[in-house]
Amino acid sequence: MKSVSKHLQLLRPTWSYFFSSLASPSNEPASRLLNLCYQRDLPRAMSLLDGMEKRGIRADAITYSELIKCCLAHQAVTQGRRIHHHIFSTGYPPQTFVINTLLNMYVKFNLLEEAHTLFDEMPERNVVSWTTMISAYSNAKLNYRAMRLLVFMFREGVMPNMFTFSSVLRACERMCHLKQLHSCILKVGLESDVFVRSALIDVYSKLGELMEALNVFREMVTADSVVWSSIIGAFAQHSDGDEALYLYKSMRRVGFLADQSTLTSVLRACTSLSLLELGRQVHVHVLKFDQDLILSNALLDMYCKCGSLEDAKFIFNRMAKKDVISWSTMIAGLAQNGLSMEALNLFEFMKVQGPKPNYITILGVLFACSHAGLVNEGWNYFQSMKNIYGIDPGREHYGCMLDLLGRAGKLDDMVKLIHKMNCKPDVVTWRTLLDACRAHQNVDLATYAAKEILKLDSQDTGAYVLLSNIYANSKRWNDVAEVRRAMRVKGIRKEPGCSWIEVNKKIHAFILGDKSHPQIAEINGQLNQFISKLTGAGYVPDTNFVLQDLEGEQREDSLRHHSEKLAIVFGIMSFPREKTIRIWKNLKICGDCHIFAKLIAKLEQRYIVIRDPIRYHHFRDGVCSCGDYW
DNA sequence: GTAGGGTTAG
Repeated sequence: MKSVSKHLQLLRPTWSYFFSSLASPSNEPASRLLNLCYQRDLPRAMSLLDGMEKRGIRADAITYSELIKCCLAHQAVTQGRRIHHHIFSTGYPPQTFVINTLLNMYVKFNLLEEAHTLFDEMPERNVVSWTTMISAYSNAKLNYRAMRLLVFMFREGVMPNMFTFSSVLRACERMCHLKQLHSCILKVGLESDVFVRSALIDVYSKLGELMEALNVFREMVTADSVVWSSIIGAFAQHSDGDEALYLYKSMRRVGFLADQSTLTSVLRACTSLSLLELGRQVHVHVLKFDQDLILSNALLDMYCKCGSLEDAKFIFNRMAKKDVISWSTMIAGLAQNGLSMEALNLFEFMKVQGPKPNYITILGVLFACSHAGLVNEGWNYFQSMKNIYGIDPGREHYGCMLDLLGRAGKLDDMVKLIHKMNCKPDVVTWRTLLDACRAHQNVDLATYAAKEILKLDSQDTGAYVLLSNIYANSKRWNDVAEVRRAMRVKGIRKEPGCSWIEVNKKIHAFILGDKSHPQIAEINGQLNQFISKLTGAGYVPDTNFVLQDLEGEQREDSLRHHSEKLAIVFGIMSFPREKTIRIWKNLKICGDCHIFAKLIAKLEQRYIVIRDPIRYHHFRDGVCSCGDYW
C-alpha cells in the first residue's frame, strides 16, 4: 500500500497539471515560457511570447519577471522593449509588481528617460517604484532629481523604507538636507538598519563631518563588515590614518573579517602614515584577493609612497589587469622617487600598450619632467595633452610647468606663463614663483610674489618664511626684521620641522628644539660625532636655510638640530647596517640636511629614504636619487 | 521588483 501511495504522490503534480490545463488551456504556453526563461533560452521565449500575443494570452507576474531577467542576462534591450509592449497589449491592466520589474530593467540598461516615462505612466506607484527611480538617479549622480523624487514620494503619501533611505542618502549634498534625512530615519526607526547606517556614515564623511560619522557608528546596536569598512574608509580618506588603523584593529578584535574594501582603506592609512612594515603585513591579507583591481592599485600606491620601488615594480608587473589608475600611480611613483626617466619611458610604453592617459597621468609625466629638469620635453608633453588626448590643462598642470621653469631658473618664462593661464593664479601659483626666486636669488620678484600671496591669504606662513629667508640670504637684515615683526603682530609662527621614523613597530617623532625623546642626549652626542667626522671630510654646513638672522656658529647650531638629522642618527643607532632607514617629514628637506644625508649615507654605508610632502629622496653611497634637483 | 563601504594628484 505504501508503495502505491508513494507513486500516487509522484503522479499528483502531473494530474493536477492535466486538470488545470483542461480548465484553462491558455496557461500551457505560459508555463512553457517560464521553463524557457529558467533555461535562459531567450530566442525561443520571444517567439513563444509573439504567439501568445497573437492569441491574446498573458503570463503571470512571475513569468514576466523571469522573462525580463532573461533579457537582462542577455543584455537584450530590443527584446526588453518587446516585452514591455506585450505586457500592455494583452488588454489586462498589469500589476504594479510587473511594471516595477520593467522599470528596473530600463534602469539596469541605463535608459533613465524610458524608465521615467514608464514611471510617470504608472497607474499606481508603490515604495519599490519610487525607490527604483531614486536609486537610479543617485547612481547616475543626478542628485537633485533623486532628492526631488523623495519629496514627491512623501506628497503622494508613500512611506520610504530602508532601501529608499540608503539610496537617497548617496544623493545628499548638503548638511541641512542630511540632518533632515537623519531625523526622518530616527523618527521611523530605521537607524539600526546596517545599510542605512553605513550610508549615513559615508555621507557625513563625504560632507566633512567625521565626528558625526563616528557618532552614528558608535551609537550602533547593529553592525556588519560594511559598517566597519565605512567608518575605517571615512578616516582613511580624511588622512587620519591613526584612527583608521585603530578602528581596523577594533574590527578584527570583535571578530569581523576584513574584505577587499576594508583592506583598501587600511592600505591607504598605511600610505598616509608611511608605515611600510605594517603595509607589508597587510599585503599578506591582500594576497587572497589578487584579482581585485582597486585593492591592487592601493597596494601599488602604498609601496610607491613608502618609497619601496622594488616592491611597487614587482606588484605592477604581475598585475593581471591594469587600468589608467595603475599606470598613473606607477608613473607618479617613479617620478616622485627620483626615477624620472623610467617614469617617462613607462609613459611612452603606456601610449602603445596601455589605457588612454587621463588628467592625473599627465600630472605625473609633467612632475617627472620638472624633477629631471627636462624643460623641452615638459613643454612637448604639456602641449600634447590638449592636442592628442583632448585634456585641458588644469591648475595642477600649470603648477608643474611653473615648477619646471622655476627649477631651471627661467623666472621670466614663469611670469609669462602665469599671465597666460586659463585660471586665476592662486596661493600655490605664487608660492611656486616665490620658491623659484629663493633658489635663484631674485629678491624683487620674490617680494612681488609674496605680496600677491598675502593679498590672497594674509596669514600665509610659507610666504613670510620664504621672504624672510630670501632677505636673510641677501643680508638685508632690516627687511628680515620687518617680516618677522609682521609675523609677530599677526601671531604667525613657522610650522616646526618634524620627522618621524618607525622603529620596532613604534613611531618616534623628532621636532626641532624638542628634547622630549628619551634618548635625545645620546642622539645629540652621536650627531655631534658624525658632524665632526664629516667636517673633517670637508662638510660645510649650508646656512642658507636658517630663518633667524643669526651669525656664524649660532646659525650652524640651529641647523645642527633639524629634525631629519636627529631621525637619521636615531635610525643609524637603532638599525643594523643592511636595514633601510625610512623617515618621513612635514616640510621639504633643507639643503644642509640634504648634504648631510648624502655624506652620512656614504660614511656609514647606509640606505636612507626621506619622504617629504611632495617627493622622496633615496640617499645611497653619497648621492641622492633627486640628483640634487628638488 | 528597490539599498550600503574601497584606488591615482592637489
